[in-house]
Amino acid sequence: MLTNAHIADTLELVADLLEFQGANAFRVRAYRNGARAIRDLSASVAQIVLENPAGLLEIDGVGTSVAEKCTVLARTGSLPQLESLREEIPDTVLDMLRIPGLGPKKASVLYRELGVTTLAALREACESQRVRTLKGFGARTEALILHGLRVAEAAAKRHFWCEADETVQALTRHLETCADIERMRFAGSYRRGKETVGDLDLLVLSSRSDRVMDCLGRFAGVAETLGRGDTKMSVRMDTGLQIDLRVVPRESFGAAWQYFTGSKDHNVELRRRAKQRGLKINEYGVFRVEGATEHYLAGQSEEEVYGALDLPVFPPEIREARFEFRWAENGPLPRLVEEADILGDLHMHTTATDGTASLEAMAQAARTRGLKYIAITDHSQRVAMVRGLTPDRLLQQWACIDRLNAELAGSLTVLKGVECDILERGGLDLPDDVLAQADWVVASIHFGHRQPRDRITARLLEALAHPYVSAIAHPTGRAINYRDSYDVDMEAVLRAASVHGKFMELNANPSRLDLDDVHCAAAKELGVLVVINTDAHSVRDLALMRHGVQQARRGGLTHADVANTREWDELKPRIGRRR
DNA sequence: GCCGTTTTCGGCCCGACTGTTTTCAGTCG
Repeated sequence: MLTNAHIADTLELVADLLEFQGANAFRVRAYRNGARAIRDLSASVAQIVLENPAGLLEIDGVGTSVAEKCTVLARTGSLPQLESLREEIPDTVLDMLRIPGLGPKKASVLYRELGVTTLAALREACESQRVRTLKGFGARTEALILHGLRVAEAAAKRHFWCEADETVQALTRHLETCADIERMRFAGSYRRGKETVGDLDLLVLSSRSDRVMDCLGRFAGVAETLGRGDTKMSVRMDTGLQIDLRVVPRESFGAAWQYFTGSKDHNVELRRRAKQRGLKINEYGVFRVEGATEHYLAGQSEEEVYGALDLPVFPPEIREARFEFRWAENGPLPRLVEEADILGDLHMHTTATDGTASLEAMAQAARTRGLKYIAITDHSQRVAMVRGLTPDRLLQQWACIDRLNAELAGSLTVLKGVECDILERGGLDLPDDVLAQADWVVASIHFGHRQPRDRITARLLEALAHPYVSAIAHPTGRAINYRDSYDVDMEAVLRAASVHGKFMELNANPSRLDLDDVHCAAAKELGVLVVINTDAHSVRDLALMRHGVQQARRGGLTHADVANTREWDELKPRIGRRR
């Protein structure tokens, strides 16, 4: 049965192609709204189609046309409208939209006038200076596209961790039907929880590798088999994600799992330490080297491999040769933060601005998730596109929060918060007398990304020094695989956070994960508390917390390093106080 | 294409910036 996510993706693609064609903007938006409604729906659209297709019209944002498309899609698995759109426009032209500054209109001109259909062709057109001859384009645009191409081309090679995870979950279910598999484990950057994953490494223990490989070949979504030997097989999914399967003997399973988990730097350090002890470590096991002969010592499990060097089994997230070996020398490893430690979520939006759920619905969902406190942090007025809150509207919302807290009677604490913009010229987007009434203020930059380093840094330093600011949200402004962070002196920012006793956000959205792992470690070093927030724009987004926690673990953060592992009563007095 | 209603069609989050222009279209958030 077709998933809601699949149906939503299909509608999004229709919207993209229509937009590229220059279709009515509101029609395009209607498809996007429909897609979003379906993505956020808890009931299964395919199930509704099966039982009562008219029920689709009950969904807010779905009208007769989108409902019709959903029905056809759910029943036949394809959509004629999409097929005909694809005949007119090659899918690859949509890659151009990933380049910042290039929207559907300009991309369409490049396609029609120059016949550009791929990023490679676009690069060639820029380099031969043909783009600047088009009406509405110039040398600056050409240079901007060339820069954007580097980002887009790199992005094409790596997939968001959460996308890889979807494949992992589906593949796990699929392979569980294969009786010849005794054990299977995923390794590589996926296991280390990196924000993006290049390809998936899968290890399998089995005496019948041929059957395992046959089974992998039958996995839904496999586009092509890239290679197949006795112990190794590689396939590419239709999403572009490559899966490398290795069938490994029992005595090497732990060694192989360790080896293929990496990272490379971690393994280099491990082998260096082994050599000092007269040992050798590779993907087959740990060996004692005596002259020209090698004796197998261990390799069935990771415990055996690390144990042979008197090292603990490091959590995969920290195997980067940054601090884990130093930690191991100083006694038992600290326990890294876990999702269950998180008691509150201090950044989320409601229908007052660009969220899809009401204040009450967000609170209810947070309580169901077991959170003890949340902060409602809708946008401030500068973010006009989402009807950012004026002082009046913000105060009205806070009055609603007071009433809601009375109803909740302590089962959940809802904090009066705001995501206040740091303006381009410096300063905050709301007056002090308003901010003074907030329980929690996250300050963030949404405009002026391209300002020079000293300007951006000064804006952030000023915000950190402001008495009513609690934390800086998504501190570097990056969008993974899409846009680099703005140019900022993050060390100066972290030092200022330390001086003023302010928190730094780790935004858990998979496309942000900002702070990144290295900055998290730097914050910890300076004694700056990191607050992990979902920045939820819907009830469903509250579940993104796990991605933030994973990134925090990669930065080596423990319970104590993360602000919102504490009760609000304990946390509140720490804001603005030096550690 | 969806929605609300003025039950039959008009309105649909909007302000600023950029690079191209000479008054604006496209893009972004």
